Formats: sequence, structure tokens, C-alpha cells
Amino acid sequence: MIVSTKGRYALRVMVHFARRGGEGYIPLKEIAEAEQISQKYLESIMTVLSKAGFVDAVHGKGGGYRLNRRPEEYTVGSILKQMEGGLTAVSCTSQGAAACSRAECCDALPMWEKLDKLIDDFFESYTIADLLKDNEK
Amino acid sequence: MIVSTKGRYALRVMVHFARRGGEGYIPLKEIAEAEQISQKYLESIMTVLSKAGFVDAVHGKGGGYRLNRRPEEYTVGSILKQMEGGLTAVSCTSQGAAACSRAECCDALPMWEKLDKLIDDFFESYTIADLLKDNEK
DNA sequence: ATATTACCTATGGAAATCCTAGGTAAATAA
DNA sequence: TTATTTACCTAGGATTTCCATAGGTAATAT
Repeated sequence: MIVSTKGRYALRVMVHFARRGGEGYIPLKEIAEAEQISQKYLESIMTVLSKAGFVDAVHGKGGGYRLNRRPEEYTVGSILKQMEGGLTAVSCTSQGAAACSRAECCDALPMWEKLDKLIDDFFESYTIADLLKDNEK
Repeated sequence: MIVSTKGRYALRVMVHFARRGGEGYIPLKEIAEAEQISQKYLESIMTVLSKAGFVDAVHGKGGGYRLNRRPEEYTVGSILKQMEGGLTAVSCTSQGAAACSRAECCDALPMWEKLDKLIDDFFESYTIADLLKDNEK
């Protein structure tokens, strides 16, 4: 799996915001109920989205979260990368993992690198606005 | 991660066979030493390759494994799918997982399906022979 | 003050991943 | 026949990742 629930839920939430339009802040509780995600789990997702600067957050009554850009300005790739900490299909090319000792002589490495680029380009070509209007692409 | 060590080791082994040419059977022990993979772990990989019909196996002295086709007749995709039990990037579209209750209304599903196809086409476009000659593609 | 909201740290269960252990069956060679 | 070499089989264990829950703190509005 290259995209876990964390990334998928994040996309759902972003689409939820987009669907409601940009007016006012939406409290977490409301999103959780509408999207059928537990409040506690959603918290961990909103934290990432907020720290990444994808949404604005306001405490207290009347507060909540809201998008700070238009839906077409968020690429799916940017959100997934933030949530998943990268999108590499194979540990060989992922930043976090220890460097592979066989990298020098690996016959498959060029292929993995091409795949990474393919996937990256794919997700960067989609925006939240694209998901909202579920037309063909 | 969409491809685990199991899939990657399998590719290495197949390339190893291809590099040595098609003459005679190679015992597991020899492959394990050459490729620096533990015999025990390699066993579990060879079992899959053998049962899938990718290699022939012969018991006893002088036995071992060998390819039963030319390297250019094995796609990387066919090997990875066998080893990993599928290559879906997201559980939403994988066979094994329980059907998602939100499939009907999911805004992202068409995207996941396109991604699956992209990845499948990518891996089907590579063969073991392509990996061997590590030229650009 | 009180209610409402976001924010923070910790933890726990389940599953997958990666690998090891120990034995059995088949084929060959002496 | 006996020993050696090989593949084949079942079980399990250690580690990590994933998915989520628990309980409290800080900020804001009324």
C-alpha cells in the first residue's frame, strides 16, 4: 500500500471543505460526523494538515478549520506526501530508510526511480477541485 | 511500500539466472551465496517462483532451479504480482481487502483505479531482459 | 465563569513484513 | 544399499507499521 487511511481520510476532509465552500470555520466534530471518522483519529489528521499550512485553525466557539486556498490550488500529491511522509513505492528510494548497500550494482534501481517519478507526476496532476467534480480526467 | 523484499529479491534471482545463461540447474545454496540472501528466506521465494511455473526445479545432486523461458518473456509485473499477491497502491481497490462501503460515493475511487492501471502498465512494460541490460528505457 | 473548540503526549491492538528453525521427500552417486 | 545432495513443507518469532483510542491542556468566545 502506498497510501494509507491517513492520506485517504485527509483527501476526504479536504474535499469536504471544498464541497461546503469557503465560508467560516468548521469544527472537527462536525467533519467527523459527516465523514464518519472518529473524532480522535481525525484530530491526528487535522494536526498534520494544520501544521503543514493547508488549513487555518481557530480555537473556541465559532472556531474550527477552513481551507486557506482555493481547492484547485491543492494538489493531491502535496497532501499525500505530507500525510504519508513521502510516496515512494519501494524502500530502496525512500528518504527515511537506510541507504541500500547494493545501490551501486542494483539492476532494478533505475526502474524504481522511474516509477517514483511516474507516481509523483500522477498525483501532482490531480487537485482537490478535480476530485470534487468527479468527471473523467 | 508497494513492493516488498520478497518481490525485489525475486527480481534479483531472476536476473541472476538470466545473467548466467540458461545452461543447467543452479542450486539454491549457490544463488543465496552469490546474491547475499539467506538460504532459508530464499527458499520461500523460490517456492513461489516454482509453483507459479516461472522456474523448473530438480531434486538431488546436480539439481536446482533454472528458467524455463527466455528472460525477455518474463515481465516484471508478472513476477511482482505473483510474489506480492497483487500490486494495488491502495487497499480500496485490492482484491483481498473487504469491499469499501463508501465505494459508491467515493470521490477518489476513479483516481485510485487509474493509478492501479498506470502502475500495472509500467511493470508490464519491463522484462527481466530489460533489467539485465541496465540501459535507459 | 462556562462552554466550546483546537492542541498535546502517550499507549494499545492488529496486521504485515522479514526472517529463522527443524524436519521430510526426492534424486543422484558411491 | 547407504550416503549425499538437493528441493519441499510447516511452524513460529521478532520487528515494524498501521489504525486508532484515552485523557488531559490551552486558547477563544459568550
